[in-house]
Amino acid sequence: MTANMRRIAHLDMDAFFASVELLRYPQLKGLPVVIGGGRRKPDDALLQQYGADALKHIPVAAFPRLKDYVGRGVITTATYPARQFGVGSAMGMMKAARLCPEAIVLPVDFEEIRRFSRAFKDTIQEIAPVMEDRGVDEVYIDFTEVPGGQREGGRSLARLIQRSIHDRTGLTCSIGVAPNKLIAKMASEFNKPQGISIVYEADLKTLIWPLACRKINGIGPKADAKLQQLGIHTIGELAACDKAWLVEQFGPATGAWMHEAAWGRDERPVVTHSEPVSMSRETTFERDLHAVRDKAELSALFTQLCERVAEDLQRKGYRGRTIGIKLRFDNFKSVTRDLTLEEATDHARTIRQAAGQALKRVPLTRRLRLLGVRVGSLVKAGEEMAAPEQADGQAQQAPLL
DNA sequence: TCTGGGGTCCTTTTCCTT
DNA sequence: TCTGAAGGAAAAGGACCC
Repeated sequence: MTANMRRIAHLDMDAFFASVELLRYPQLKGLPVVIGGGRRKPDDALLQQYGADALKHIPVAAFPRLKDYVGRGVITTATYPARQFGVGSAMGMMKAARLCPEAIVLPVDFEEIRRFSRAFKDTIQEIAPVMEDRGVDEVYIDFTEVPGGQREGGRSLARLIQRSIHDRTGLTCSIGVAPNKLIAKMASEFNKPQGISIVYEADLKTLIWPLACRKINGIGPKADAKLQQLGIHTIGELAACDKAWLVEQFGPATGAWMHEAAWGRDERPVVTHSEPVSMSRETTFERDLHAVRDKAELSALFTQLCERVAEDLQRKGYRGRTIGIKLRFDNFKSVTRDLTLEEATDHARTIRQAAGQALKRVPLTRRLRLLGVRVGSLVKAGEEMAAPEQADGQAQQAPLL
Protein backbone atom coordinates (compact mmCIF):
# COMPACT_ATOMS: atom_id res chain seq x y z
CA MET A 1 0.00 0.00 0.00
CA THR A 2 1.45 3.34 -1.01
CA ALA A 3 1.13 6.56 0.94
CA ASN A 4 -1.61 8.90 -0.15
CA MET A 5 -0.63 11.80 -2.38
CA ARG A 6 -1.05 15.14 -0.60
CA ARG A 7 -4.24 16.72 -1.94
CA ILE A 8 -5.33 20.11 -0.63
CA ALA A 9 -8.49 21.89 -1.75
CA HIS A 10 -9.33 25.56 -1.69
CA LEU A 11 -13.02 26.38 -1.79
CA ASP A 12 -14.33 29.83 -2.54
CA MET A 13 -18.01 30.72 -2.55
CA ASP A 14 -19.08 32.46 -5.78
CA ALA A 15 -19.99 36.14 -5.21
CA PHE A 16 -21.05 35.13 -1.72
CA PHE A 17 -22.66 38.29 -0.33
CA ALA A 18 -24.50 39.04 -3.53
CA SER A 19 -25.66 35.44 -3.96
CA VAL A 20 -27.15 35.38 -0.47
CA GLU A 21 -29.12 38.51 -1.34
CA LEU A 22 -30.30 36.99 -4.62
CA LEU A 23 -31.84 34.07 -2.72
CA ARG A 24 -33.96 36.61 -0.90
CA TYR A 25 -34.68 38.77 -3.92
CA PRO A 26 -34.76 36.40 -6.94
CA GLN A 27 -36.29 39.17 -9.03
CA LEU A 28 -32.84 40.81 -9.12
CA LYS A 29 -31.21 37.86 -10.91
CA GLY A 30 -29.36 38.98 -14.02
CA LEU A 31 -29.32 42.63 -12.94
CA PRO A 32 -26.33 44.65 -11.80
CA VAL A 33 -26.39 44.62 -7.99
CA VAL A 34 -23.74 45.84 -5.58
CA ILE A 35 -23.52 44.99 -1.90
CA GLY A 36 -21.94 47.46 0.44
CA GLY A 37 -22.23 50.82 2.06
CA GLY A 38 -23.44 49.24 5.22
CA ARG A 39 -24.58 52.27 7.11
CA ARG A 40 -28.26 51.76 6.41
CA LYS A 41 -30.37 49.25 8.26
CA PRO A 42 -31.17 46.26 6.07
CA ASP A 43 -34.14 47.23 3.97
CA ASP A 44 -36.34 48.40 6.82
CA ALA A 45 -38.42 50.55 4.55
CA LEU A 46 -38.97 47.75 2.06
CA LEU A 47 -39.80 45.23 4.76
CA GLN A 48 -42.40 47.51 6.28
CA GLN A 49 -43.97 48.23 2.97
CA TYR A 50 -44.19 44.68 1.63
CA GLY A 51 -43.72 42.29 4.58
CA ALA A 52 -41.16 39.55 5.02
CA ASP A 53 -43.04 36.94 2.97
CA ALA A 54 -43.50 39.21 0.05
CA LEU A 55 -39.85 40.13 -0.42
CA LYS A 56 -39.61 38.36 -3.76
CA HIS A 57 -42.53 40.38 -5.11
CA ILE A 58 -41.03 43.76 -4.44
CA PRO A 59 -40.88 45.42 -7.85
CA VAL A 60 -37.38 45.95 -9.17
CA ALA A 61 -38.14 49.65 -9.53
CA ALA A 62 -38.54 49.95 -5.76
CA PHE A 63 -34.90 49.12 -5.00
CA PRO A 64 -32.43 51.93 -4.31
CA ARG A 65 -29.96 52.79 -7.08
CA LEU A 66 -26.27 53.46 -6.85
CA LYS A 67 -26.72 56.97 -8.31
CA ASP A 68 -28.86 57.91 -5.28
CA TYR A 69 -26.38 56.61 -2.73
CA VAL A 70 -25.04 59.15 -0.28
CA GLY A 71 -22.23 58.73 2.20
CA ARG A 72 -18.90 57.03 2.59
CA GLY A 73 -18.26 53.43 1.88
CA VAL A 74 -16.92 50.79 -0.45
CA ILE A 75 -18.42 47.91 -2.34
CA THR A 76 -18.16 44.47 -0.73
CA THR A 77 -19.31 42.36 -3.69
CA ALA A 78 -20.85 42.97 -7.07
CA THR A 79 -22.92 40.50 -9.08
CA TYR A 80 -21.43 39.31 -12.36
CA PRO A 81 -23.69 41.64 -14.41
CA ALA A 82 -22.43 44.58 -12.33
CA ARG A 83 -18.84 43.50 -12.88
CA GLN A 84 -19.39 43.94 -16.62
CA PHE A 85 -19.48 47.67 -15.94
CA GLY A 86 -16.09 47.53 -14.26
CA VAL A 87 -17.57 47.70 -10.78
CA GLY A 88 -15.80 45.49 -8.23
CA SER A 89 -14.94 44.78 -4.62
CA ALA A 90 -13.23 47.49 -2.55
CA MET A 91 -14.23 50.20 -5.03
CA GLY A 92 -15.54 53.46 -3.58
CA MET A 93 -19.30 53.93 -3.93
CA MET A 94 -18.90 57.25 -5.70
CA LYS A 95 -16.65 55.81 -8.36
CA ALA A 96 -18.94 52.82 -8.84
CA ALA A 97 -21.92 55.16 -9.22
CA ARG A 98 -20.25 56.82 -12.17
CA LEU A 99 -19.53 53.48 -13.83
CA CYS A 100 -22.99 52.01 -13.30
CA PRO A 101 -25.50 54.52 -11.89
CA GLU A 102 -28.48 52.19 -12.33
CA ALA A 103 -27.00 49.34 -10.29
CA ILE A 104 -29.11 48.31 -7.30
CA VAL A 105 -27.49 48.84 -3.90
CA LEU A 106 -28.12 46.56 -0.96
CA PRO A 107 -26.51 46.84 2.47
CA VAL A 108 -24.73 43.82 3.97
CA ASP A 109 -26.86 41.67 6.24
CA PHE A 110 -24.16 40.18 8.45
CA GLU A 111 -26.45 37.89 10.41
CA GLU A 112 -27.67 36.27 7.26
CA ILE A 113 -24.13 36.01 5.91
CA ARG A 114 -22.93 34.28 9.06
CA ARG A 115 -25.87 31.86 8.93
CA PHE A 116 -25.00 30.80 5.39
CA SER A 117 -21.31 30.72 6.24
CA ARG A 118 -21.92 28.25 9.06
CA ALA A 119 -24.20 26.16 6.88
CA PHE A 120 -21.71 25.65 4.06
CA LYS A 121 -18.83 24.97 6.48
CA ASP A 122 -20.88 22.42 8.42
CA THR A 123 -21.72 20.71 5.15
CA ILE A 124 -18.03 20.45 4.26
CA GLN A 125 -16.98 19.14 7.65
CA GLU A 126 -19.56 16.39 7.55
CA ILE A 127 -17.75 15.13 4.46
CA ALA A 128 -14.14 16.19 5.07
CA PRO A 129 -13.37 17.10 8.69
CA VAL A 130 -9.91 18.66 8.24
CA MET A 131 -10.96 22.17 7.27
CA GLU A 132 -9.27 25.54 7.78
CA ASP A 133 -11.44 28.63 8.13
CA ARG A 134 -10.21 31.51 5.98
CA GLY A 135 -13.04 33.97 6.48
CA VAL A 136 -16.78 33.96 5.80
CA ASP A 137 -16.61 32.65 2.25
CA GLU A 138 -13.40 30.63 1.98
CA VAL A 139 -11.82 27.48 3.39
CA TYR A 140 -8.97 25.07 2.79
CA ILE A 141 -9.75 21.36 3.04
CA ASP A 142 -7.28 18.50 3.38
CA PHE A 143 -8.46 15.76 1.02
CA THR A 144 -5.42 13.53 1.59
CA GLU A 145 -6.90 11.08 4.08
CA VAL A 146 -10.58 11.48 3.19
CA PRO A 147 -12.07 8.31 1.69
CA GLY A 148 -12.33 8.97 -2.04
CA GLY A 149 -10.18 12.08 -1.73
CA GLN A 150 -7.58 10.69 -4.13
CA ARG A 151 -9.99 9.70 -6.87
CA GLU A 152 -9.46 11.71 -10.09
CA GLY A 153 -6.99 13.86 -8.17
CA GLY A 154 -9.79 15.03 -5.86
CA ARG A 155 -12.34 15.88 -8.52
CA SER A 156 -15.04 13.47 -7.40
CA LEU A 157 -14.84 14.63 -3.77
CA ALA A 158 -14.91 18.25 -4.92
CA ARG A 159 -18.02 17.49 -6.96
CA LEU A 160 -19.68 15.87 -3.94
CA ILE A 161 -18.93 18.89 -1.77
CA GLN A 162 -20.16 21.31 -4.41
CA ARG A 163 -23.41 19.39 -4.82
CA SER A 164 -23.96 19.06 -1.05
CA ILE A 165 -23.44 22.78 -0.48
CA HIS A 166 -25.84 23.61 -3.28
CA ASP A 167 -28.49 21.21 -1.96
CA ARG A 168 -28.24 22.66 1.51
CA THR A 169 -27.89 26.38 0.78
CA GLY A 170 -28.77 27.00 -2.85
CA LEU A 171 -25.34 28.59 -3.31
CA THR A 172 -22.53 27.74 -5.71
CA CYS A 173 -18.80 27.62 -5.13
CA SER A 174 -15.53 27.02 -6.92
CA ILE A 175 -12.93 24.50 -5.83
CA GLY A 176 -9.28 24.01 -6.71
CA VAL A 177 -7.44 20.85 -5.68
CA ALA A 178 -3.65 20.75 -5.75
CA PRO A 179 -0.60 19.44 -3.87
CA ASN A 180 -0.66 22.40 -1.45
CA LYS A 181 -2.57 25.47 -0.27
CA LEU A 182 -0.69 27.92 -2.45
CA ILE A 183 -1.55 26.16 -5.71
CA ALA A 184 -5.04 25.18 -4.57
CA LYS A 185 -5.85 28.84 -3.94
CA MET A 186 -4.81 29.79 -7.46
CA ALA A 187 -6.61 26.79 -8.94
CA SER A 188 -9.95 27.68 -7.36
CA GLU A 189 -9.95 30.84 -9.47
CA PHE A 190 -9.41 29.06 -12.78
CA ASN A 191 -13.05 28.24 -13.54
CA LYS A 192 -15.22 30.66 -11.64
CA PRO A 193 -18.14 30.42 -11.07
CA GLN A 194 -19.06 26.82 -10.24
CA GLY A 195 -15.68 25.52 -11.32
CA ILE A 196 -13.53 22.60 -10.30
CA SER A 197 -9.84 22.67 -11.20
CA ILE A 198 -7.40 19.87 -10.55
CA VAL A 199 -3.71 20.69 -10.58
CA TYR A 200 -0.82 18.27 -10.19
CA GLU A 201 2.80 18.99 -9.41
CA ALA A 202 3.66 18.32 -13.04
CA ASP A 203 1.32 21.11 -14.20
CA LEU A 204 3.44 23.86 -12.66
CA LYS A 205 5.08 25.01 -15.87
CA THR A 206 1.98 24.90 -18.05
CA LEU A 207 -0.72 26.13 -15.65
CA ILE A 208 1.04 28.27 -13.04
CA TRP A 209 4.08 29.83 -14.65
CA PRO A 210 2.14 31.78 -17.32
CA LEU A 211 0.10 33.56 -14.60
CA ALA A 212 0.81 37.08 -13.34
CA CYS A 213 2.83 37.26 -10.11
CA ARG A 214 -0.13 39.06 -8.55
CA LYS A 215 -2.02 35.74 -8.60
CA ILE A 216 0.19 34.43 -5.81
CA ASN A 217 -1.64 34.82 -2.52
CA GLY A 218 0.66 37.14 -0.60
CA ILE A 219 1.88 39.27 -3.49
CA GLY A 220 -0.21 42.41 -3.29
CA PRO A 221 -0.15 45.69 -5.19
CA LYS A 222 3.12 46.93 -3.64
CA ALA A 223 5.19 43.82 -4.20
CA ASP A 224 3.73 43.46 -7.68
CA ALA A 225 4.62 47.02 -8.64
CA LYS A 226 8.19 46.44 -7.54
CA LEU A 227 8.38 43.18 -9.48
CA GLN A 228 7.03 44.90 -12.58
CA GLN A 229 9.65 47.57 -12.20
CA LEU A 230 12.30 44.85 -12.11
CA GLY A 231 10.87 43.47 -15.34
CA ILE A 232 9.24 40.44 -13.73
CA HIS A 233 5.64 39.93 -14.80
CA THR A 234 4.82 36.22 -14.66
CA ILE A 235 5.34 33.55 -12.05
CA GLY A 236 7.61 31.75 -14.52
CA GLU A 237 9.82 34.83 -14.74
CA LEU A 238 9.87 34.98 -10.96
CA ALA A 239 10.89 31.32 -10.79
CA ALA A 240 13.76 32.05 -13.16
CA CYS A 241 15.19 34.66 -10.78
CA ASP A 242 18.16 33.84 -8.62
CA LYS A 243 17.02 33.31 -5.05
CA ALA A 244 19.90 35.31 -3.58
CA TRP A 245 19.03 38.21 -5.85
CA LEU A 246 15.39 38.13 -4.73
CA VAL A 247 16.58 38.16 -1.13
CA GLU A 248 18.65 41.26 -1.92
CA GLN A 249 15.60 42.97 -3.44
CA PHE A 250 12.91 41.98 -0.95
CA GLY A 251 14.67 40.94 2.25
CA PRO A 252 15.42 37.48 3.63
CA ALA A 253 11.91 36.34 4.48
CA THR A 254 9.96 37.73 1.54
CA GLY A 255 12.66 37.08 -1.05
CA ALA A 256 13.09 33.43 -0.11
CA TRP A 257 9.34 32.92 0.17
CA MET A 258 8.73 34.41 -3.30
CA HIS A 259 11.21 32.01 -4.83
CA GLU A 260 9.61 29.01 -3.13
CA ALA A 261 6.14 30.18 -4.14
CA ALA A 262 7.13 30.59 -7.78
CA TRP A 263 8.34 26.99 -7.77
CA GLY A 264 5.00 25.90 -6.31
CA ARG A 265 6.52 24.79 -3.02
CA ASP A 266 4.41 25.20 0.11
CA GLU A 267 4.36 22.85 3.08
CA ARG A 268 1.94 24.77 5.30
CA PRO A 269 -0.55 22.43 6.95
CA VAL A 270 -4.30 22.87 6.94
CA VAL A 271 -4.88 24.43 10.36
CA THR A 272 -8.17 23.41 11.92
CA HIS A 273 -7.98 25.60 15.00
CA SER A 274 -6.30 28.91 15.88
CA GLU A 275 -6.48 31.39 18.73
CA PRO A 276 -7.17 35.06 18.07
CA VAL A 277 -4.22 37.45 18.45
CA SER A 278 -6.14 40.70 18.80
CA MET A 279 -9.62 42.14 18.74
CA SER A 280 -10.51 45.61 17.58
CA ARG A 281 -13.31 47.98 16.73
CA GLU A 282 -13.00 50.99 14.51
CA THR A 283 -15.31 53.45 12.88
CA THR A 284 -15.13 55.94 10.06
CA PHE A 285 -17.11 59.08 10.85
CA GLU A 286 -19.89 60.42 8.67
CA ARG A 287 -17.84 63.61 8.42
CA ASP A 288 -14.29 64.40 9.50
CA LEU A 289 -14.14 65.44 13.15
CA HIS A 290 -12.04 68.12 14.78
CA ALA A 291 -10.19 67.18 17.98
CA VAL A 292 -11.16 70.37 19.75
CA ARG A 293 -14.39 71.49 18.14
CA ASP A 294 -15.94 68.00 18.17
CA LYS A 295 -14.36 66.92 21.40
CA ALA A 296 -17.57 65.76 23.10
CA GLU A 297 -18.69 63.68 20.14
CA LEU A 298 -15.24 62.20 19.68
CA SER A 299 -14.93 61.31 23.33
CA ALA A 300 -18.31 59.57 23.37
CA LEU A 301 -17.43 57.54 20.27
CA PHE A 302 -14.08 56.65 21.81
CA THR A 303 -15.76 55.32 24.94
CA GLN A 304 -18.25 53.38 22.84
CA LEU A 305 -15.48 51.69 20.89
CA CYS A 306 -13.78 50.65 24.14
CA GLU A 307 -17.06 49.25 25.42
CA ARG A 308 -17.64 47.29 22.25
CA VAL A 309 -14.15 45.76 22.33
CA ALA A 310 -14.65 44.87 26.00
CA GLU A 311 -17.96 43.22 25.15
CA ASP A 312 -16.31 41.24 22.35
CA LEU A 313 -13.54 40.09 24.70
CA GLN A 314 -15.97 39.06 27.42
CA ARG A 315 -18.33 37.30 25.07
CA LYS A 316 -15.50 35.28 23.55
CA GLY A 317 -13.67 34.76 26.84
CA TYR A 318 -10.39 36.61 26.28
CA ARG A 319 -8.34 39.31 27.99
CA GLY A 320 -5.48 41.34 26.55
CA ARG A 321 -2.45 43.24 27.82
CA THR A 322 -1.67 45.47 24.86
CA ILE A 323 -4.09 48.34 24.34
CA GLY A 324 -3.81 50.27 21.11
CA ILE A 325 -5.50 53.05 19.21
CA LYS A 326 -5.61 53.86 15.54
CA LEU A 327 -6.33 57.23 13.99
CA ARG A 328 -6.86 58.11 10.38
CA PHE A 329 -6.63 61.77 9.41
CA ASP A 330 -8.51 63.65 6.73
CA ASN A 331 -5.53 63.12 4.39
CA PHE A 332 -5.93 59.34 4.91
CA LYS A 333 -2.64 59.00 6.76
CA SER A 334 -2.91 56.64 9.74
CA VAL A 335 -1.04 56.40 12.99
CA THR A 336 -1.17 53.86 15.80
CA ARG A 337 -0.10 54.05 19.41
CA ASP A 338 -0.15 51.28 21.95
CA LEU A 339 0.94 50.42 25.43
CA THR A 340 1.23 47.23 27.43
CA LEU A 341 -0.41 46.83 30.81
CA GLU A 342 0.85 44.81 33.77
CA GLU A 343 -2.18 42.58 33.63
CA ALA A 344 -4.51 41.42 30.91
CA THR A 345 -7.94 43.02 31.01
CA ASP A 346 -11.38 42.80 29.48
CA HIS A 347 -12.81 45.86 31.26
CA ALA A 348 -14.14 48.77 29.27
CA ARG A 349 -12.94 51.32 31.82
CA THR A 350 -9.40 49.95 31.98
CA ILE A 351 -9.24 49.82 28.21
CA ARG A 352 -10.64 53.33 27.91
CA GLN A 353 -8.10 54.67 30.38
CA ALA A 354 -5.12 53.03 28.66
CA ALA A 355 -6.38 54.03 25.23
CA GLY A 356 -6.75 57.59 26.49
CA GLN A 357 -3.08 57.55 27.55
CA ALA A 358 -2.08 56.33 24.12
CA LEU A 359 -4.17 59.00 22.44
CA LYS A 360 -2.33 61.73 24.35
CA ARG A 361 0.85 60.78 22.49
CA VAL A 362 -0.61 61.83 19.13
CA PRO A 363 -0.58 65.49 18.07
CA LEU A 364 -4.12 66.20 16.92
CA THR A 365 -3.63 68.97 14.42
CA ARG A 366 -5.52 67.52 11.45
CA ARG A 367 -9.14 66.50 11.39
CA LEU A 368 -9.95 62.84 11.96
CA ARG A 369 -11.90 60.51 9.69
CA LEU A 370 -11.45 57.27 11.68
CA LEU A 371 -10.89 56.14 15.22
CA GLY A 372 -10.16 52.59 16.36
CA VAL A 373 -9.39 50.70 19.56
CA ARG A 374 -7.52 47.42 19.67
CA VAL A 375 -6.64 44.91 22.39
CA GLY A 376 -3.78 42.54 21.67
CA SER A 377 -1.54 39.95 23.38
CA LEU A 378 -4.67 37.99 24.15
CA VAL A 379 -4.93 35.18 26.66
CA LYS A 380 -7.92 33.02 27.45
CA ALA A 381 -9.74 34.51 30.43
CA GLY A 382 -8.64 32.60 33.52
CA GLU A 383 -5.32 31.54 32.01
CA GLU A 384 -3.56 34.89 32.25
CA MET A 385 -1.35 34.04 35.25
CA ALA A 386 1.65 33.06 33.12
CA ALA A 387 2.65 36.58 32.06
CA PRO A 388 3.89 38.25 35.30
CA GLU A 389 6.84 35.86 35.78
CA GLN A 390 8.83 37.43 32.96
CA ALA A 391 7.98 40.94 34.02
CA ASP A 392 9.21 40.08 37.52
CA GLY A 393 12.51 38.81 36.24
CA GLN A 394 13.12 42.05 34.35
CA ALA A 395 12.07 44.27 37.21
CA GLN A 396 14.40 42.53 39.63
CA GLN A 397 17.40 42.99 37.42
CA ALA A 398 17.00 46.71 37.00
CA PRO A 399 17.96 47.87 40.54
CA LEU A 400 21.36 46.18 40.30
CA LEU A 401 22.77 49.38 38.85
C1' DT B 1 -14.67 61.53 -5.99
C1' DC B 2 -12.06 59.18 -3.09
C1' DT B 3 -10.82 55.05 -0.41
C1' DG B 4 -15.07 49.98 5.33
C1' DG B 5 -13.96 46.96 9.04
C1' DG B 6 -11.73 43.17 11.09
C1' DG B 7 -7.92 40.68 11.18
C1' DT B 8 -2.62 38.50 10.65
C1' DC B 9 2.09 38.85 9.92
C1' DC B 10 6.46 41.04 8.95
C1' DT B 11 9.93 44.75 9.14
C1' DT B 12 11.89 48.69 11.07
C1' DT B 13 12.61 51.74 14.80
C1' DT B 14 13.18 52.76 19.48
C1' DC B 15 14.25 51.92 24.00
C1' DC B 16 16.16 49.40 27.73
C1' DT B 17 19.69 46.64 29.65
C1' DT B 18 24.07 44.32 30.07
C1' DT C 1 30.63 59.45 33.27
C1' DC C 2 30.80 58.44 28.63
C1' DT C 3 30.89 55.20 24.71
C1' DG C 4 29.79 51.40 21.81
C1' DA C 5 28.17 46.74 20.78
C1' DA C 6 24.65 43.51 21.15
C1' DG C 7 20.22 41.50 22.05
C1' DG C 8 15.40 41.55 23.48
C1' DA C 9 10.95 43.59 24.00
C1' DA C 10 7.80 46.91 22.86
C1' DA C 11 6.13 50.23 19.67
C1' DA C 12 5.09 51.84 15.09
C1' DG C 13 4.16 51.24 10.45
C1' DG C 14 2.74 48.89 6.58
C1' DA C 15 1.48 45.05 3.37
C1' DC C 16 -1.83 41.90 2.68
C1' DC C 17 -6.18 39.22 3.00
C1' DC C 18 -11.31 38.48 3.16
